[in-house]
Amino acid sequence: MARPSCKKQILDAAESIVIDSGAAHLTLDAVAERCGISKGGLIYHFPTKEALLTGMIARLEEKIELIREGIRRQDGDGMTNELAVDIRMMRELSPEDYRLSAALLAVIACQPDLMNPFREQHHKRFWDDLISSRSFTRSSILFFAAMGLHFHQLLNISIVDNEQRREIFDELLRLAESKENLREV
Amino acid sequence: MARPSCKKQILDAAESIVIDSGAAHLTLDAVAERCGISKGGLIYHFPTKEALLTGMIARLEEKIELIREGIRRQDGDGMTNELAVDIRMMRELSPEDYRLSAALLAVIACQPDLMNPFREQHHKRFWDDLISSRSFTRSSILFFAAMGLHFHQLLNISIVDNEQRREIFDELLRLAESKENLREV
DNA sequence: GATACTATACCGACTGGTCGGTATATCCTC
DNA sequence: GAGGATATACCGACCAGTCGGTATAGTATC
Repeated sequence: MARPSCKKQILDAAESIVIDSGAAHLTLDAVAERCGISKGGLIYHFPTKEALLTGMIARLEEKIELIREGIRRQDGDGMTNELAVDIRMMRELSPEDYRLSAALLAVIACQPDLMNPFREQHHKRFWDDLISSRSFTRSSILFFAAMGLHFHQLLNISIVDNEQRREIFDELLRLAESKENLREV
Repeated sequence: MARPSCKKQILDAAESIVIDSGAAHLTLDAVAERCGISKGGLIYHFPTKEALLTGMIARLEEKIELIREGIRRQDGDGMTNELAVDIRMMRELSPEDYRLSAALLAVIACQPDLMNPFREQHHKRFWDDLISSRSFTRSSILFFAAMGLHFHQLLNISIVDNEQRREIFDELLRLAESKENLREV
């Protein structure tokens, strides 16, 4: 009874628990029940809760990388504007896929030290993308605005509807892509 | 043996647990131990865990209101630019007081429905402050940039140091306060 | 019969919460 | 001002249930 999609379903269940009930209710029993599997079956795929958490983070990172690559391919490979790629990635990630980021909430709530590798990579990318740019401060503003919008939705304190979010992301992208405008912000 | 600061100490302990170990480790036993009180004593002040969580949120809201009022008073009461007040408030809130926002993480992780009143108020203020402005999209960008920066620190994925954060907040404030620039961003 | 997977039963630690009791300070009465 | 009543603040043992994790017996497929 090989079910290759089983891990996917488990991770889906874990995410939806985090989104719906909060990371404190992310328990092995709850995950098993939500995806109609026994606890033993769950443990077979993820031997520990830590494994489940790292699995959630890994999937988020995979998805992020996938989206980024898609954007780069679609862009052709002119001189890439990594800030613009970041912003488009976050636009893609919401609202359909923002649940993936529940992984962050889960890890931060259950085992914050698991964030370290993620943070380091995040840090490195941010540095590569922004610190080198002539207009660090203003690029940062665009970056954090996209992040802020994304987190708002993730933390379920979103105050803008889909249309407005789209509008804001589009404007962010426009600003990130036009170097002229950026300098004059 | 009246100790009026006892509730404060309990809330401090709760926050530091959330920051240090994650919201999943925010247990009544842990809080009691961290602030050197018995579990019974803790329960005396906060009869349920829900009461503790709402107490954390309430303190956050109080602090926010306090800072906002301070800013408004200091500003004189010319026509207030609420967006600028928001941004200055978040600048004040970090890095010294950002731990207060751990209340958000705790509630979102443990009992997300307790966020509803907070979200509504947040929503209302955002609407009052920004939706009416002629440049909604660009004001939103500044607002979410400040939020994004704040959440980054709260979620402990901060990628900028204090000096850079200051720099970014200052620039945000400058943009929020100069209406000319805002329109031309 | 090896591999991949599932179900069930169980364990000890920990969870939120209750409960009976203690110590101190304040107030009222005579 | 002695004696009692009341309220506040706190303690720590205890309870029923949940937690992550283990152990084991079983099933389906190759």
